[in-house]
Amino acid sequence: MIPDEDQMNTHPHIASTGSTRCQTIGCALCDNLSAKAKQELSRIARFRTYSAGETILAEAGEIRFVGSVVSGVLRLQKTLHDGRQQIVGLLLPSDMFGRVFTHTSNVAIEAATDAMICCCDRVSFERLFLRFPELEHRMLVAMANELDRAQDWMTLLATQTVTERVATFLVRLHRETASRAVGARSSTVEVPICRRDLAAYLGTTVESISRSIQHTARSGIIRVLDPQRFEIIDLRQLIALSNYDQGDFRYSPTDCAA
Amino acid sequence: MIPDEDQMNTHPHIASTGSTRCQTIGCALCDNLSAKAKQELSRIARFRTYSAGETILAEAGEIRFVGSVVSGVLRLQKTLHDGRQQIVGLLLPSDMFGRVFTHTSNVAIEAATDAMICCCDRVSFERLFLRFPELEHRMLVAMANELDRAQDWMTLLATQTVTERVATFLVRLHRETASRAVGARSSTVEVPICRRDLAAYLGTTVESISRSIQHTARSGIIRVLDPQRFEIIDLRQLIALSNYDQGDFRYSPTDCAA
DNA sequence: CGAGCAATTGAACGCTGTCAACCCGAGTGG
DNA sequence: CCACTCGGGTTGACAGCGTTCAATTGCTCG
Repeated sequence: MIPDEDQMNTHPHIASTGSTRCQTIGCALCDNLSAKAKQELSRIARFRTYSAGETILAEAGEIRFVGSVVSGVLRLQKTLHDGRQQIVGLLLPSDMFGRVFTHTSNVAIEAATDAMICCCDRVSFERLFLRFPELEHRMLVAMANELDRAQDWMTLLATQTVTERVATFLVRLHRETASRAVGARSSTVEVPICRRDLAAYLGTTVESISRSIQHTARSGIIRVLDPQRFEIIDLRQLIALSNYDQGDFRYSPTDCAA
Repeated sequence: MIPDEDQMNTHPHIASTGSTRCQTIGCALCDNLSAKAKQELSRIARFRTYSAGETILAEAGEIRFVGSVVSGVLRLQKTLHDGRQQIVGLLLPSDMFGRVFTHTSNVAIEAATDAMICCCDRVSFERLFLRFPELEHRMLVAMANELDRAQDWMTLLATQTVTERVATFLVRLHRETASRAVGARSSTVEVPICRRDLAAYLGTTVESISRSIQHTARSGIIRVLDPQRFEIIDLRQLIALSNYDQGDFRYSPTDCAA
């Protein structure tokens, strides 16, 4: 009944952990579907766990499954032939990943932290499209959002300085976490990835990242609690420093865009 | 019968030019569909012409139609608040553009050269999805390809030098044109955009572009016929100079990847 | 305690952006 | 026919940001 169960167990680690039924709780893949579609999907969807650094899907590898992030952070990355790596996307909980109607991938998907995902066999998922067009529709919308993010990030990489990129990253991370953890409204942000990944994401080096952070801290805009956690002392100034999103105060309590 | 005809005529220039039925010739929007779908689509699709510099769709503007490029080049661009512009995509003939299920756009679409497009009203197009799922399927695939290109270009912008970016651009343009004009197999490439757009696309300045081109020319790898046209003297070296696609000899006659 | 890794800091070099001048072809008008 | 203007492209000088290389610190883990 369960399709391709062992085919999906590419990692010994995963196989030993085993997989459990997706309970459709906090799972973007399954949430907000019609009852019938949700039922069908949860029949083929499984939770899987990965430890930091594990490869979920290799670059140029076969795309066996699609899914969404339940907890942790995944990185979409490309490796150049000289060994340098560029992260083209970070996937936080509720983000979807994978491709449909494509056999091979152009990016590697790896666990940037210990992570849990909810996934299902790609071909089985595609077959559901015939009976539940809403699923394909959802994939289309997810792809469109991903494209928007990619084009936006591309612009950031091409036009902003390293300090501006760091500031933009912190602002967005703050918004992201603030919007998910309702009511928390903390002025601290926790960067869920190491400096090396951050550098690969921001298109620079760990040294430049470090210098930018320390410089911003010396300016009194942020405070470094530990290498992964920052207190945002002056969000307004941080946004100004980012020089990018400044008109964009969606999550600010003061001026809410109409 | 024709939906929203006058609503689509936002440009006086276009209105005066008028629109003609799409004949489904050399039109990615209409080609390769079932006869019935093609017939339905061609009923609502129209050719439109734009002169260089005209705006087809404003950034943050309402998305009234979707379509594909028939001739000429369109640029997808974002404008920063300080006036700088970044081109996040170039659309050549047969490329599709536009979004479905989204009211506003995050990029501006402008004619980089005189251009002809084949387009149709977005909402009418979406309505066809119900009867012809293959259309939505096609949009999904197009979106996925666009995302791949965006992630690839992002990597290029973040990791390569200006000279490498220029070389990569020339190599790809050469492949692109060589694969479309079957049999021509010319060693000359014609850059269809001005230096200003090229700089905005490659994430640099016109001065750096010029220096890179002249340097590559002095190395004997290319020859500048005129500012828009180049002769590729040594494709192998140009690919090596690009430092990016070198394993990727899809269009080379010598070693064809399996 | 030592090994190893992540992060930071320092110094020097180099790519590239900025500013400026110049070239050149296309219009334009006398 | 020539002078002028204008825009696109090229070239030069220079400064600055960021990479590279190197050293140091602090932490974890065996």
